[in-house]
Amino acid sequence: MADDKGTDRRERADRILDTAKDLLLRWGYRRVTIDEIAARSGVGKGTVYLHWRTREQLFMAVAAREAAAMYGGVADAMAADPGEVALHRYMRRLFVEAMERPVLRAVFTRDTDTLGKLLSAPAYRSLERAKLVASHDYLRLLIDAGLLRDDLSPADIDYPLTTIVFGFFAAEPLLPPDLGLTLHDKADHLADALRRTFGPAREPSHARHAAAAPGAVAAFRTLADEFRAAAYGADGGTHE
Amino acid sequence: MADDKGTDRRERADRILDTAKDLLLRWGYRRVTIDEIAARSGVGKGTVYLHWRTREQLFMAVAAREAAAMYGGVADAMAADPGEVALHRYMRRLFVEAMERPVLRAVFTRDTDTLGKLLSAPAYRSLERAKLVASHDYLRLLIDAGLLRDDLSPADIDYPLTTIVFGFFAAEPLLPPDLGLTLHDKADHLADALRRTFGPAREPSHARHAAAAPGAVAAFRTLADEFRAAAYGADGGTHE
DNA sequence: CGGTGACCAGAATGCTAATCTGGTCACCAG
DNA sequence: CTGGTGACCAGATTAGCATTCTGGTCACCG
Repeated sequence: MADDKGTDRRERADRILDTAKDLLLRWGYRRVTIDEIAARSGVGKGTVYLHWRTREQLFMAVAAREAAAMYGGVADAMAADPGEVALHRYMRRLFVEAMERPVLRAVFTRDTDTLGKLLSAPAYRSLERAKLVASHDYLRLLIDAGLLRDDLSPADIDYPLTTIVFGFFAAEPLLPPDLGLTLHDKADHLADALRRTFGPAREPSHARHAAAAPGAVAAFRTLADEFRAAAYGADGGTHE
Repeated sequence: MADDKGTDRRERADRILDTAKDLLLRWGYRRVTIDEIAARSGVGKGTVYLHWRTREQLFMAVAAREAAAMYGGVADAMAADPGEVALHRYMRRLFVEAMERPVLRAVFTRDTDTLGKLLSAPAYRSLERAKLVASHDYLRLLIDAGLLRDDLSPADIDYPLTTIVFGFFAAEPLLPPDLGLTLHDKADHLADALRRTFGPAREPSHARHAAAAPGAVAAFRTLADEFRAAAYGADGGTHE
């Protein structure tokens, strides 16, 4: 039946992506060849191109799959604890989870050493910037639920929020090695800054979080699905 | 008299630095040769080496002179309006002034295109990181004057402050060209984030600012002098 | 008909010769 | 005597070319 074939395809795609991810982290984008990925995945080179149109899109898919997993985790966390929908809690989690996943850490810290020219690829920008803050829908949701300062629109928040979060990622490779802060310490500083900068004057009630949670969970599940869709299938990457 | 000789030396140094700055901005660090700087400054190549030990230190001096001017301006502004000593006001000014000075903008945005390998020079790191936040003295001063949240020590502030400010600079080259924000809009966002994150719960009185102003002015004048000292003279750059 | 791998053009790399440039220092002008 | 100079040199950088490598294709196969 059709399901079997789809499952086979999916498993094969995962096997190839696993290989690509492994080699990417070990040798860096520049040194990894399609030939080696195909060989180690036990498929012919042409098969790789049955899944993704170009080498670039294959590696974008590696990142997209990681992102899908991360946003899935975010949605789960929000479903389990509505307090997680708060902007500073969400970004704290995003920061920690992204930093703990080698591929995403490379993406967010702009690690040219392992990502090479992939960073300047056209499709890449959309992945990083457009999705970092999740959708404007989420921000709108927070505002409507009274979980943010009420004097700001999503458009007003976008620049400073993106910039501050970006700073925490981008600073990472430049930090002195002897800085005595754990990842969680840094995440706490980030959360603190975001809560004070964008949060409402008073700590919202549990009920407000609970009311906003379903919508937020749905938004992030959708986002995760979009990344998953981008990761698999010859329909390919974000665009083009 | 000795003054005349010193003045001559200083004027010549300035002429060379002007030329170096001009060529740096026009062609980038890599393409500018000492020969051309000397020729355009109307001096022999050896003369350049009477002022600075290496090519690298010459260009560090270009940046240091700009930094000295900027911090001098900061001190003047604080002297003229004590409200400027507030952390968010100071950083707002730093951001705007640095972005408006091409050399400093290149330094702070890590513009590899014009600065080349100067960015990875050993002496460079000290210039950027150690001085971005000015000295811990300034932060201590603010805390003692009640101009910051009182639950933080300078050490606690250092990481998040540096990281947030850094983010605003580092994001600059990555911003979409059609972002409809002026430099002052961005500076306002930065100031807002810093005031909310690090500022005291209530807006401090004018008197508090006035009390802190003299010390802050002195601190920044000292800092400016240090940069000026590093810029001129064969005693050379920051160290070594 | 999904999958393969030989094949090709263009990109990347290695290599050598030729050029350029940071830094020195013997010499000079005032 | 002293501050200044520019010819000079070693090592770095670049140019030009030959060779290898690799992304992507497609005729063929099981």
